[in-house]
Amino acid sequence: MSLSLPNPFQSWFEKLASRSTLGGQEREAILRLPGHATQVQSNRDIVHLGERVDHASLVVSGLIGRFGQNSEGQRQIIAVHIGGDMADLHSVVAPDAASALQALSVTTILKVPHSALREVARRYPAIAEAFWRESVVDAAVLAEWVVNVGRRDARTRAAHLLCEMACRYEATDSDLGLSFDFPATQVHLADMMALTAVHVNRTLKALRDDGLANVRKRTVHILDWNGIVAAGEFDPTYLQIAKPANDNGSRLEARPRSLQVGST
Amino acid sequence: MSLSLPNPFQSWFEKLASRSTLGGQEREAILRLPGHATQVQSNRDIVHLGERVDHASLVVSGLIGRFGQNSEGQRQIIAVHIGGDMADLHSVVAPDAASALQALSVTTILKVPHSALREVARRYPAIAEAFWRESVVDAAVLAEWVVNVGRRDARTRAAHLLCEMACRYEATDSDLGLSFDFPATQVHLADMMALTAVHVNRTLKALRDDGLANVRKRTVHILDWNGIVAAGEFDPTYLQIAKPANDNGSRLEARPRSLQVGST
DNA sequence: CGCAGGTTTGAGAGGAGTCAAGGGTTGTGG
DNA sequence: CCACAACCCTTGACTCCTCTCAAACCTGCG
Repeated sequence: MSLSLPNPFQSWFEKLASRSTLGGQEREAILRLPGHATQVQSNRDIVHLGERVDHASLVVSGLIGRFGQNSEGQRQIIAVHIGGDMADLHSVVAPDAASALQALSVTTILKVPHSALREVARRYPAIAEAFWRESVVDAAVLAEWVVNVGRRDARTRAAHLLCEMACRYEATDSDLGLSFDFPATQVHLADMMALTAVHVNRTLKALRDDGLANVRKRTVHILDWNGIVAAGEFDPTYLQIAKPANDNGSRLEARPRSLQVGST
Repeated sequence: MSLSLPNPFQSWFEKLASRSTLGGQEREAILRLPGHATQVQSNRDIVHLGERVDHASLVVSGLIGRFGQNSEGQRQIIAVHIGGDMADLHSVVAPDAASALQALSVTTILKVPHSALREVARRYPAIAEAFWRESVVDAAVLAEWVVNVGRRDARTRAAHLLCEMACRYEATDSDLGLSFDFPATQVHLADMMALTAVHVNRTLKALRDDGLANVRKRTVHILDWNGIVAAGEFDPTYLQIAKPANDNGSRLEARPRSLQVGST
């Protein structure tokens, strides 16, 4: 499993360590985890609905989505995962997949055996707690998605999603705050926002015409960070992204930070 | 903390043990947890938004909801918890409340110190894993709510919610499968389903007129279990409710069970 | 070159929201 | 024991946001 990319366990560890206190031993244990690299094509299942898995999937590059669906086959993306995310850490304690995991673009994942994850969790209680905490943060994101889908109109919903993704990409690389590759089609976006693809298209056009964000060719350019934060009623605290210690910010002033949305 | 009700830790333990393997020692540890009983009136916060808590809330009786909101103050109930649920076990690893917890009716809770929960989790790895698993099941319910709110129309949404609550109440008491006290107002239901109270009213009337369920005076009577399961596209597997060992069922044939919704 | 998948735009339909008013229930206090 | 108030439920009429259906138009690739 030699990869040209930096060790994906490294970026995963950094995310864990940003929320939990992990020492050198824990770090070594995470970095030495085994993993089997696999490439998956767009719209291919990584985990089928109902499948029992014995490994979790660490995203190396690309984008994957977790899908639920109603019985008419209408799909709903419940969560998305970008590079550095362990997409289904929860499968360690709930191996029967209640929803499908699918690549939204060509994606490279690292399959990490549950046995190895369970092993490090057992040996290092701090890791066990960190894993639990990651599941809790994932749940907080889910909760925000319930609000997003339930109580915001299409424009606000789209703006909120773009803000969330901007913050998440920036957390992995501070250059990516305002411009990032987000390889989801408008159909995928529709499934994330619980809209139709047609309406997604109109909504993105509106955001573009208003000079807030340009979403084209699977790349997102945030044009007006403060504007889109306001349009999306976005408050990033739920993401639990720690600010970097040296908060010199990214190159642009408009970098996502723990700004408080005017809670009028 | 002497209560006339059966030890609420007992029913919580049973829920934990139905999903995780816990032995006699773990059982004793859970049953001996400390707790401070409190009664809360309707529409009163149990945990305020942003508050840092040092205890989790075990519901003894009543109904509580977790609230998110958009910046216009429109509220969205993200999750509800009934007797026997630990409403915010996740706060043990994420003590800064990202959403408010509020009583939907007069409710009795038991405040359980994080320190005590952390203690038993540290001493008994099986309990630590069980706690993690509970958080994961809560997340699975959240995921289903995303689908419910995002991809189902009002009627289906209402039917699905009633099915979920029927299953959850029945899991605590097998008599409660088809008729249970659900002390939420139509405004609360609206906040759960991301509808307006007016539309909730019309939707419940439709379910009543169709002979599926009667929701009146904060009591739910399921009139046609198979019918409402179909109307709600309901598949209970996400709830991870284990079937009782002696599956003699409840008194009525229409008892909720792991029936598969016709997935046409 | 032609196809498949993705994006864009238009026109009409419909489900849920909004606004408004009235009726029912419960609890409290005179 | 009645009266009132607060809260909740119910219904109607109209509006509007999003969906549906449809048709082009890109664009990358075999």
